[in-house]
Amino acid sequence: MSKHPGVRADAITALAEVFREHGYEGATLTRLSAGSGLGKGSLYHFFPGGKDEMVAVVLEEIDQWFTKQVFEPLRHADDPAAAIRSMMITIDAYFRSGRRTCLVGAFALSDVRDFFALQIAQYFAAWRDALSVALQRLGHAPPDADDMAEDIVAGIQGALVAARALDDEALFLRALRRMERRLDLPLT
Amino acid sequence: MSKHPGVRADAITALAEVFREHGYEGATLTRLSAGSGLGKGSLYHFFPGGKDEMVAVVLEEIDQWFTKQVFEPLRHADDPAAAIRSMMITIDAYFRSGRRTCLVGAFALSDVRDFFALQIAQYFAAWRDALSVALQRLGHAPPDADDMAEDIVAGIQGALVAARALDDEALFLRALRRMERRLDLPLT
DNA sequence: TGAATTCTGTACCGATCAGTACAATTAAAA
DNA sequence: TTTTAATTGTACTGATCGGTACAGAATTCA
Repeated sequence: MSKHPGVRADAITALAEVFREHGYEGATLTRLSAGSGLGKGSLYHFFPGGKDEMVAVVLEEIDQWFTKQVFEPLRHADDPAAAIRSMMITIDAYFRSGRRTCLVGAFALSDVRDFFALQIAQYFAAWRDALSVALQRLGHAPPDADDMAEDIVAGIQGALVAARALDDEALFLRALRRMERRLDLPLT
Repeated sequence: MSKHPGVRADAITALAEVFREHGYEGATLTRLSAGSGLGKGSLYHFFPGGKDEMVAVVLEEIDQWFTKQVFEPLRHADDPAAAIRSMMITIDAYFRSGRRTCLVGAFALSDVRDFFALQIAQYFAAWRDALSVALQRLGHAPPDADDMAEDIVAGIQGALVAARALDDEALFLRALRRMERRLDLPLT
């Protein structure tokens, strides 16, 4: 069937990086081609739907990654406090201390927000809800847990903006630590 | 000299709105023209430098507005706690409970970040520093005040992202109130 | 081997981009 | 009113946009 299985998969992560760095409109086919190492012909062979399909697949992949690496551990880990601490480390690594942006968050501020409204809302809601579950398992009442979760999910996005705005990598981890301390997690 | 003084000034605020809604690259001359009500000829008459000059002037105007309405009150108001409370109200109105985005924050996430790095960094640093001064005047030690100020400036950006992502206007004011409560401001 | 299929580079399309040129219009100044 | 300068609409430029067409190369399968 496919001549080089994995070429498409590799392309997706490369395309994701181009969308991250340049946004939806700034991610021209020239850049997508250069970033993925695939010519225009190949790009349209793997993604016949063009940019729309590429970005849809990228968002899908991001959602799957976060579900597996972040949301599910928060919901089901034996130790919710450890899961939250682990989340902070995972997030710092994923966003490279703020050098990498959140594609979903950037989309939320851009003019493609309406077009991807559903995917954007689902991503943030899933994160907030998973974190809220972990906090409830630590004994917080649901309304408090929701509030705290919302505060942290938003806070992470704000830390990304501020770290990039002030060109201060240390800011990101500092913000994560502040948020973690605010939760007053039990020692394990 | 000028036939209609104020036309240029009005155009600037209209252009700002277009940049806010569509970003730098998405703000095409067609949209800038439609948004400002000025034809292409007039636009280049008032802003010979083209888009670059338009956005520079817009950023300048935003900086002036915040300096006057937010930063200076934080630094010099008789009652710092009241100034901070007032800031929250001003910010909620300015950003229309998250329906309006922060142009500077959006730029920080976009690919024009490097181009406007200086203006972006100055805006955020000025905000953080002004807020830190107010907190220091409330008795917080400088390192603590800096930390708290950084937390809030970033938090506001995060609240903007989250409010738009979840399409939840109430979220924005809720986040502002959370942050205000966190500061434990003295009653006046 | 040969046939079928997957993959890729290139040439091309119409639309739109930012920006320029400039004549026509409008209003202020003399 | 005449002169001068500010303002505006329109037509145009070359570059680039996303997308299409398709022939040929590469690979798998029979």
